[in-house]
Amino acid sequence: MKSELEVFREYVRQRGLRWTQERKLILQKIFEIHEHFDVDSLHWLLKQNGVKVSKASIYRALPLFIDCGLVREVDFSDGHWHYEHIYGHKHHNHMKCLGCGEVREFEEPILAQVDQRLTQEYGYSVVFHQLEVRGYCPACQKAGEETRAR
Amino acid sequence: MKSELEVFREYVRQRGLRWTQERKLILQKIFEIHEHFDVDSLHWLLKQNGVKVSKASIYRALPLFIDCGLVREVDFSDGHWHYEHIYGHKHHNHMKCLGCGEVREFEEPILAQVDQRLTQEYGYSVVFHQLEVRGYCPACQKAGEETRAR
DNA sequence: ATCATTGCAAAAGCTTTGCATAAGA
DNA sequence: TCTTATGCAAAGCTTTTGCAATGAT
Repeated sequence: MKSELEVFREYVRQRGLRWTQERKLILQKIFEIHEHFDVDSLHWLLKQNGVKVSKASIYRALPLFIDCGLVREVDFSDGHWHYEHIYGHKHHNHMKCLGCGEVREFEEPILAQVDQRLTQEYGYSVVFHQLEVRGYCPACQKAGEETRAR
Repeated sequence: MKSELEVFREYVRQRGLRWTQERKLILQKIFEIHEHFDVDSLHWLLKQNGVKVSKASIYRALPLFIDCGLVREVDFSDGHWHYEHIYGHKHHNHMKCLGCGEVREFEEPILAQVDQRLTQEYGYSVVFHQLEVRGYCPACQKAGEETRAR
């Protein structure tokens, strides 16, 4: 399997774009983060590592990473964008606790059937899907019950 | 079944908030729109009807409508929020064409099983979920084939 | 008479963009 | 050498907020 750097390098070449240090460093960092991130935290992390890259470059690089399937946007409904690397990972969905805000990932094989049905029933060609679940984790449910009991 | 106005009136009363003309007018308009909307278009529509309500009031009212389950946020990944009324509607998901941008709604009963599994397996209490699908509609697939053939 | 709500305008995010400089190809 | 990419700062958007005035209870 190609590494994410190779994938991007190839993408860049095919498009007549340029393989730059900045893009390499950003991409490497993204694949070191095994969580979701936003532009601000990514920029901060790079800074911590002594890597000087402007936010503007991050903002300009992300659409490219997304376009070649290395990264995807994640919607956490909090007013700005979050991202995660997806290349080499199984597809997963998010379940965010409305109490503590913790995000948990889970896999759901059944969703393949949904894609299939959309293809058969609507002639739709599915590129990707994202299932976002909101609710309460066991700890927050318990906390809620105690609060209500008072 | 209670009307959306009654639902909101009750919610407002229970919370010691106030039932105002502005909130009533905004809510009525939202339930007249049988599509997705954003703050700007909602504001514009109200204006067209000679209703003077500031955007600030819309921004302040929406979280209340969401909180009492009348409205939900929709993520179309285009940099700002979209909304739709959900009270009295079956749960549905969105499939947005990456070609023409058209949004189509569809129901997917299988997702109830997903909620169930999250409850049983993780002890999670699901409040709601949203499945967003991206791909190409039949027309855009065809257009794409023609373009590539040239 | 209270106190929440409104409208306005200013402020606050986050993201994009223009432009001169740097650096891949 | 020819362009694309970068960094900076400014501009752009959407959304939020402070405050005086208004209006609901």
